[in-house]
Amino acid sequence: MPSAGSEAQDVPAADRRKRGPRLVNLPAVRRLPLYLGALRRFRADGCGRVSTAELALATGLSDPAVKKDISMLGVTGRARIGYEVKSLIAGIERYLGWDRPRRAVLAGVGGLGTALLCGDGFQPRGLRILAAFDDDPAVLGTRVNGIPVHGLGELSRLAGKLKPEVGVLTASPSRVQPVADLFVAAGITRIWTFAEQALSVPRGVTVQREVLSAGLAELLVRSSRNSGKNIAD
Amino acid sequence: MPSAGSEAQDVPAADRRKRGPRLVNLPAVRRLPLYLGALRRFRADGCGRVSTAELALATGLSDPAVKKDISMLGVTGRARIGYEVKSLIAGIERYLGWDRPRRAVLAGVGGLGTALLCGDGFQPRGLRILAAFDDDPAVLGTRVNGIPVHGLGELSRLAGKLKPEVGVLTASPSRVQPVADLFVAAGITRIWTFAEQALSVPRGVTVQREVLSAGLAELLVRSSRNSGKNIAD
DNA sequence: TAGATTGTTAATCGATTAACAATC
DNA sequence: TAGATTGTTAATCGATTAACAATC
Repeated sequence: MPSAGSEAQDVPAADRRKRGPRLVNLPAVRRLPLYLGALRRFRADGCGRVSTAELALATGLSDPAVKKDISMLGVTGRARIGYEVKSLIAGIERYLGWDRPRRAVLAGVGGLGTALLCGDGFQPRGLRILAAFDDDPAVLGTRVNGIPVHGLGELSRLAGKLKPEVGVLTASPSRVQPVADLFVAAGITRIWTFAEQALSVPRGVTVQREVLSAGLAELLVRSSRNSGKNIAD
Repeated sequence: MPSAGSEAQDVPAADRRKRGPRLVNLPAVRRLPLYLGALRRFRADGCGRVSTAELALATGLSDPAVKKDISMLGVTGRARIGYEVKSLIAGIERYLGWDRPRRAVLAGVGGLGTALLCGDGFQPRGLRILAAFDDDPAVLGTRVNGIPVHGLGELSRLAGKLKPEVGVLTASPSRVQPVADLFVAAGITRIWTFAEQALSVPRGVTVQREVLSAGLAELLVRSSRNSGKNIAD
């Protein structure tokens, strides 16, 4: 199992204070894709309007949470009527910048990297993958879902042409830091990494860690809280 | 791209109140795998002791956070000396229940499911995958990393023998709810799902959603907060 | 109108951070 | 001892929830 999940690489407290108070509610941002998924399904079903109560039901979230989250989008609804599905979709896509997908590359065309490339889920989620990189002769020179796989050594050369903003890092543990360094050298300023380990990157590069094992830890702890001694009441 | 990431399926507010105040710090639980990964690397390097400052550096977290998180494990260190790497590893594994891996099955042997099965990361993270399930003739009857792939129709029959506690759900969107129903019918009480959509399950079944696109949303919002108008000071 | 839904404001709750006393 | 590190307690911070006024 690759070690991925979902922790922002730590921003030390001191740095955050320098930037002043937090401007965005990140847990709310993380919920937006859930709304978006539900809304796209509503739209596919020919449903033109939704209430916050319906969205809460569809996403498994609470009604007040839905209201609060929508309020940050600047999309307005109408009392007694609800929201236009189309406006909400547009509002979320705009807020996340998913309406204008960013140029991206992926490094590490193993099992996870291949699975991500094949899913066709990047484009509707804000990323346009222009190329993949891996030195493994099994994939080097091939195409995965139409995306060419180059050697890692070609990254810096191709970066001049591709101008990627985002790097998806699905390399194996030992190559994670070297690949991160290649990303930085290629001018990439946003790294989405599926490795457990922390990355060392210069200031100005944003790292998002996807730590799958964190979800596994949470699942086991949440479930044993119930089966344990403290049954409700 | 499969739609995975990391949201606990919502526990409605009312239900949570019935259970009284929250007993565990879930964000802290989610950080434990990061410590564990760093500690295992320390151990592999022959390092017998660590301080919280070293752990903070290795994981990219803050020193007070490390102290607070360790305090919930019941592992004690020694002033001026630090903690024994071995004790911390044992403490985290015990806290998470990863020292006694749970019987599990996986349904949906597509790109993501295969990647998870091949990684050999389940066992050291609390899960023992006994079997996989998928109706796709391309994988049905084969073995992935030594794990047999059965038809979904055999799940309930095999469950009597395998007695799985945990179900990993990597099926494609349209099969997610049906597979969840099969899991529940098979007596599975903990579901780790990689689908964006909410699952409908009876009370007593714990669902952990891994929503990868949430991480993507967070990455883009966090990074544009810096490149936008509000540059620090 | 009456009633349902939006959308905001205030209250609660929980996590993180900072500070510091205890310990080796 | 002096100094560094643990480990806890208090203060701060931020997110969630609840309540309700505004609106259609």
